[in-house]
Amino acid sequence: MTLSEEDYIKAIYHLGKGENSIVSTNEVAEQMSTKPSSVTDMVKKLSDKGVANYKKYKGVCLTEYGLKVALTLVRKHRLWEVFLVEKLNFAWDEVHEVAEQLEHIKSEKLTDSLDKLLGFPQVDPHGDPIPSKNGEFKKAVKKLLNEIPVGTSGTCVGVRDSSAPFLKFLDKNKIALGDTILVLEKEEFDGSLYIQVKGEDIRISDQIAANLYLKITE
Amino acid sequence: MTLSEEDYIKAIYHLGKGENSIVSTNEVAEQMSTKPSSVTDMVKKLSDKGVANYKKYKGVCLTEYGLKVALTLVRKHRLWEVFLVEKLNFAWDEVHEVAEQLEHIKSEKLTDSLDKLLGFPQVDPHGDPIPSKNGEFKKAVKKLLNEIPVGTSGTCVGVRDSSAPFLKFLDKNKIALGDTILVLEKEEFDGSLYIQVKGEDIRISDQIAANLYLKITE
DNA sequence: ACAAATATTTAGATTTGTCTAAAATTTGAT
DNA sequence: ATCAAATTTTAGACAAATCTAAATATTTGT
Repeated sequence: MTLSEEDYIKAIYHLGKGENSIVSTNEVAEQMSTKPSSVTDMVKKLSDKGVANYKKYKGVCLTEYGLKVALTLVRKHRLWEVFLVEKLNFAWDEVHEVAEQLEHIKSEKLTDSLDKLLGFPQVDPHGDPIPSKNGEFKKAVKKLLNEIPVGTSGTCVGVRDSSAPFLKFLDKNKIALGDTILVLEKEEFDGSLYIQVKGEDIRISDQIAANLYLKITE
Repeated sequence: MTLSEEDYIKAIYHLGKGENSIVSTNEVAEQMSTKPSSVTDMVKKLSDKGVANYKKYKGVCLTEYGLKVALTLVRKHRLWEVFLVEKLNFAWDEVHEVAEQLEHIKSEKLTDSLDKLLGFPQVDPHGDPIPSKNGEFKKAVKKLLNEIPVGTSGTCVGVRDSSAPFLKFLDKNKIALGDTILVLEKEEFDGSLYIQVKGEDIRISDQIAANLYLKITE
């Protein structure tokens, strides 16, 4: 599989929302910052290779084999992201570009050893799940913290309110993007929550919880 | 710099023995398993880009800038080799192919963080020196163990006698390729040596020492 | 010094991945 | 149901990196 082919496979996979739905030539072109005509050429080739199913004017999706290739790429990408954050102290938002390169390295042994070194992580620094060696993985959904049931945990991935006071609050309570948050208890009376962040238990109000997005794997 | 250009730069560098001597079109073609005509085309391009000096029919060498690029590639290659052996438990002889891919990853931050994670190693698993961030590094030479002065250490890189009895001896004394050996003491009477391998001090005869190659950085 | 052998370059073709411009197909609004 | 707009494909061109075969330059042996 060439570098370019792999990039197309990943684009088709991601546009298909992991459900391998059919995606259009234009969508792929948009996603990849290329031209629709280039996409047509490439999906023909991928189809010939048994990686994708393509029908003229009807769009393209991955074959079973193509899906496997895509999942391997996603697995490698996310493992490298964990490596960069955990072992090399990269920041949450610095890892993507480098992981885009690293995901193309071809060595099953490397991927699996990396997985082991990192302790077989389930999610990447963005809270997205990491496929296992045989391609299984859970879906992740993005929810507001106040919609998450007691006992489940997720990765902090964004804010709904990006005003200075709210961000300052997060900072003061040492809540940062990429942190794992566990919902310990919910107060029925006012909707406030006890949560665990970085080993510490803190209480936050419903208004706070309604403005913080977590990604959880269900 | 494209992948292909980087491969040519590395080939010119290595054929020039690190001294940046002039190398011939044919030598480069041989080294890269490609055809001389392809080399001609590429070195013209590298010359236009200010990476190499090329004179028709006279051969090619790197410019100051090209040398810098080459040293960065060598640095990355060897750091990744250390990573694979030290952190992912790859064997001595499994690392080269993967490092060939990893050396092309473009991220200064990645390279320097990796260097730090590994504790700023001086040599790779083959005993070859790792250039520092600014391109300085010592030369390595290959010598028989019995020619190495007391107090210096090197990396075990090969054997002169590859007979079963000799290899069995090495195995029994837990001496393997890639090990670091320190010469502790030399016995004048019979030329036998006290050496340190993997933290243990052992005594070996002159005949043994005369059949084991070490790489030392002087 | 010069012919033969070797090394190197040139010319032209090929493959991969891309593009533009034009043609074909599909979609959607009335 | 029709036709204009949007989407998609085709045709032809291009750049990068490679190759083969032929031409040219250099080196070597006597």
